[in-house]
Parts: sequence; structure tokens; C-alpha cells
Amino acid sequence: MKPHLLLVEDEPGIARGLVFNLEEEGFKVTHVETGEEALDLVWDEHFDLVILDVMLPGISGLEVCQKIRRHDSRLPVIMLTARSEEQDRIDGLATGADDYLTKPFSLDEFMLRVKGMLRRSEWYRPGSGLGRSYRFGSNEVNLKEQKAMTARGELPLTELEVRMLRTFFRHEGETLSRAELLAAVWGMAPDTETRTLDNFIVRMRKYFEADPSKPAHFLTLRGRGYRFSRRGSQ
Amino acid sequence: MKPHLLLVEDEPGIARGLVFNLEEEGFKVTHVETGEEALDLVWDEHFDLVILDVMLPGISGLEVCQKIRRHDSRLPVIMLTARSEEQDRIDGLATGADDYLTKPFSLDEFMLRVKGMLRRSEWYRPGSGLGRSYRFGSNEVNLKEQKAMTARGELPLTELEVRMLRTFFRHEGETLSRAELLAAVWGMAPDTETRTLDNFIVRMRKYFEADPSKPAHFLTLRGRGYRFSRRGSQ
DNA sequence: AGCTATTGTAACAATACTGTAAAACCCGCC
DNA sequence: GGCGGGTTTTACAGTATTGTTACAATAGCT
Repeated sequence: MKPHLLLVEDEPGIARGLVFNLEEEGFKVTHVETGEEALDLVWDEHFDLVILDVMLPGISGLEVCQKIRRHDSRLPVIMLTARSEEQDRIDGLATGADDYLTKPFSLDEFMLRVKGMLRRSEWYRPGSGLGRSYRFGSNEVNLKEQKAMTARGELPLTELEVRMLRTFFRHEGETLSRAELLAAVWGMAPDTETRTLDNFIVRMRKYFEADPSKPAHFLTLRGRGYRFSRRGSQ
Repeated sequence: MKPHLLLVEDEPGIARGLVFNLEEEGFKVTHVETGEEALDLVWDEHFDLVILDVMLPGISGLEVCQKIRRHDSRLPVIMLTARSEEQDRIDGLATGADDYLTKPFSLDEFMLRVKGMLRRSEWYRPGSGLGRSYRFGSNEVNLKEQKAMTARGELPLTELEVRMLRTFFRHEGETLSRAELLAAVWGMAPDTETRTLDNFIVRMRKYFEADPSKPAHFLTLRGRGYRFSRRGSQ
């Protein structure tokens, strides 16, 4: 689902800003304040990228980076520092950091660098990053690859199926009227009279519901539309 | 084999220094002074990394970068510029550059960034560094020699076959629409209506697929185009 | 329970879009 | 001019996907 970032930063002001903005961009962010905590986490959790301040209480960022490298030689690390000395940048990059930014830096540039690093890392760390799958029930849907893994095996998805699923995923938990669905998926006038929509719903249920006659995820709200929910019916 | 770098830089002073130092480090460097020359070279030679000045006579570095990206989505590009405006950096990174340095920069830092980029790119660009042949399934394709070794023996490749394969290899894993393929391989308008493309796909499958009727590498994505992947279907 | 608007379902029709083979074409060469 | 390799066009078959129709089932209401 969301890429998972580890932010190691002891200055609360900076940390709050970065966490906020990274989450805004759709990342899952774990924030710790010391190198020790960071290493513990890296040891037993999965991260897609580490953002590492160099000046930390306790063990230094450089040392953390070194240890991370020894543990996972490909985990992308972006270093941050308040010091703008050339030697610091060189030490950072030589230690194995994949990028290095000097504070104060532009937030936009930082975001672009994070995204760029994630984009490339997806090419060599399969199962990381964006285009990941959406899970519910015993299904796993990958919109980018246009396929799904269901209880009954792998399944290719058609273009309209993908569009319908995307619409539902984006509005999980909300009730979508027929008109809204027709507009979002088909681009049709909201008053079109057709059973196509129903047919697609049927298909979704056939694909993804354990018991299509008692849907748990693709719910009908009579007179109001449909609602998708990831956890069972309620 | 040495990594091959393309340096695009019109200021002779800077260029000489960089060429000298890069060669010192064991890289093979090709130096050109304009974006046009750069694009010509990228079109028919293999490079492992491009170092691109933004301020060029003729078409700008940004534009060059954009075109390179469209042509080879993974070729690493490092941008250089004399301008230190934040907006420039953002534009560069947003255009698809993988890194961005502002002149004057430290030579050591520059080298570390080049090496870092190359180190990571080896993980996702096959054909880089070592041999020049591209392997998938039980095939081995050599674009330079215009020939391939398949399960059914050696096979000479025609010009267009090479161009199609190159396009697929450079965009491995991406879905290429008919329009994109027509543009990249044939230079045709994107709305051309022709079955030529299909015929070539058929040929690729006949050459390289164990069972051409169940393609594992050259996949059809109905309504969206084709996708090449080295590892079996997925 | 009976009525009605709405939704579910299946079969089928209509549309793309893609695969394939053969014929036509083009171009350099003898 | 005829030949041969390679490419493009033509023509059509094959299929996947989407849309329509007709009707059954159901929920909500009185």
C-alpha cells in the first residue's frame, strides 16, 4: 500500500513539519528521535526509505547509516544535516547515503528527491513503493498491473473493472450513487438508464466475495447507491 | 568493461576538468557540447549515465532530459547548473533528472554521486556494466550485433526488430501503448492505423516465446498496448 | 399480503481490438 | 527487368470486453 518511511530526526520542529508533509503526500511515516531506536526498527520492520539526520544525540547519523548499510545494502537512505561543510557531505555519501540534503532545504526539492529515490528503488526492490496492491477479504488487487489475486486464483482485470475498483477504493466507506459511479467510471450523464452498472457490481461480487449473494464488501444501499468497505459488511 | 558516461556541457573549462577527472576514475567518457548531439548519441549508443548541463546553446537541458526520459525511462541523468535558484532545481528534478548539482560543486561530492548512481543503476539496468547482451527466458539478445540466441538456434535480427526490442528493453515492465511504440520504433504519427505492429509482435513471440500462443514476455494488454517483462508473465 | 420501485441475473448483441496469413510493395542488386 | 529480403497493407478470423434486453428477485411501503 503506502510506502513506509522512517524519519530519524531529533529536532521536534523539523520533524513535525516533515511528518506532516510526507503524510500529506500519502506516505506512511514512522518517526524516531535517536539512532538506536532507528536501528532497532530497521532490524525488524520493513521500510522503503530512511530519512536520517546526521546530528543526533547518542550515536551519529553516519554510524547509523553504516549499520543500516551492513544490514540492508540497498535500503535507500537520504541524509539531512544543518552543517553545510563540504567534508560532511562527502562523509555522508561515502558512508553509503544515497542522497544528502543540507538544511535549510526546499520542501519541494526534498519531496522530489524522496519520490525519485522511491521510483528507482522500486526497480530493484520488488514489492516496495507505490503501485502496490490493495487488500481486502482474501483478495489482493493491483490496479497498476491490472490484476487481482482472489480466493479462486489470479485474475486479469479489464479497463472498466479497474476504473470501477479505483473509484471504490478512493471512496472507501462512502456511499456512491449510481449517478456518481456512472459519471466516474463511464463518464455518462448521471441520469442514464442502464443495467451495465449492476452487471459490473455482480462481477465484482463474483470475483471478490466469499458468498456473492451475501456481499460483505460491495454493499447495496437501496435507493442510494453502493458502498465499498474493506473490512466485512457492518 | 568501463561504464560509459555521456557529458553534455558547452563550457570548455568545466568540460575539460570533468572529462579528465572522470577518466581518471576509470570511466569511459563521451563529451558533446549541445543537446542535439546528445540526443543523437543516446538514440543509437549505449550509455550508463548522462551528465547534463542545463544551460546549453540550442535546446535546453530540461528538454533534453525530457526526451531522454521518454526514450529510456531508467537511464540515470545528473543535471548540472550554474543557477542556484530553487525553482531550477525543482524543474530539473521534476523533469526526470535523478540528481541535481549546483555549480560550483565539490569534485569529490560529484564523483560520489556519480558512483552512487551507477552502483544503484546496476541493480536495475541489466546490460549495464558487464556484457552487452540482454537475457530473458532461454534467449540472449545482442542488439549491437543484431543477432539473438534462442531456444531454436541463432537468429539474425533486422533493423526494425532491433529497434522494437531496444524500446521494449528500455521500458521493461512498463506498458507501451501502440501509439508510443509506433512513435519510438517507426516514427509514425501516434494515430496511424496499421497492423504492422501486430505482425512484429507475432514475430517476437515466434522467436522468443516457448509457447507463442501463451506469451510470457511479450504481453498484450488489451486496449492499452504491450508490455515486455524479462521474468515470466506476472 | 400485495404493490411498486429498485436491484440482480443471465443470455445475447454489439463493439472494439488483436492475431494471422497472404498478397502487395519497396529497394538495392545482379 | 527480375530477384530476394524485408516491410507494409489488406482482409478476415478470433476473442475479449462492454452494452442491452428481458425478466426474476427483493426490499420497503401501506
